[in-house]
Amino acid sequence: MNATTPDITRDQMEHAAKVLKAIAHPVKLEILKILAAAEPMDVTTLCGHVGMGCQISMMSHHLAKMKDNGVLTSEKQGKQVFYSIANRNLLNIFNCIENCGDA
Amino acid sequence: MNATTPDITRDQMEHAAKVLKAIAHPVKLEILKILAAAEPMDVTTLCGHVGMGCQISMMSHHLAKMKDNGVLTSEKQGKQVFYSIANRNLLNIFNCIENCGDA
DNA sequence: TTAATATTTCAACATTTATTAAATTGTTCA
DNA sequence: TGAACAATTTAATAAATGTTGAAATATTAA
Repeated sequence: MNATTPDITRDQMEHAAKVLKAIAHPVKLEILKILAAAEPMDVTTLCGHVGMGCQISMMSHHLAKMKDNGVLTSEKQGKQVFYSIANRNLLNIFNCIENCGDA
Repeated sequence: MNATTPDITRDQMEHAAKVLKAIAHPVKLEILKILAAAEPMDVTTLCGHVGMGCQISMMSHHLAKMKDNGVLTSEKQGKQVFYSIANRNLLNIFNCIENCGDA
C-alpha cells in the first residue's frame, strides 16, 4: 500500500483506467477544479466559469461521461441539474499533478 | 495548494491532461506498477511480466507514448532498452486510485 | 395551454487511440 | 560477414473520443 509497490489487482487497474480516462481532458479537469471550489453547480453556471467558447452541449457530454464513471453525481432541482464531485479524494490527483508538473 | 481549491493554470491543466492520457490505460498502468516494483527493466522482461497476450510491438508503442509525455525515461544497454519511471511522485496516483476505488 | 428556460439526446463528422503484422534498424557474437 | 536477437517504425484497420448544431425532453411561469 505504499508508493513503491502499489498493490492493485487487474480489476482495480481496469477501473482506474476508466476513471483516469474520464478526467484526462483539459475541460474535464477544469470542471473538476471549478466544482472543487464551489459545488454543487448547475450546467449553465459551470459553462460560464469554463469561459468563452464553452457550449452547453459539449459541457453536457463531458459531465455525462464523468458521471457515468462515478466521478460526479448530479441532482435535479427544478429546471436545473446540479453537479457535485462524487468523492473528493480524487482531488488529490491535483496535488500529484502539481508535484509532477515538471515531469 | 490544498485539495479543495487546486491552484492550477490553464497550461498546467493542458499538461496534466496529456500526462493523464498517457497513463489512462490498463496496460500502461500495469507497466507503471511493474516498473514501480523493479526498475529499470527491458522491454522483453516487461512484456513477460504483463502476461500472456503481450506483444513486444504493442509494448513498444505504449512505452514510446509514455516516454513522449515524460512519464518514463529509457536507456539503451547493448541490445536492450531499459525503461524507468521519470518521476516517482507520479506513483501517488495509485494511492489516490486506491482511496477512490469505490467511487 | 403556450412560451421560455435548462439540459439532454441525436446525428454527423473529424480526430485520436489501440491493436496487429510486417518491415527495418541496431547490436552482439560466432 | 552474417546469423540471431532486441526493439522500433511503419502501415493498415478498428474502435473510441471530441465537437458541433439541431431536435427532443422536462420544468416552470405566464
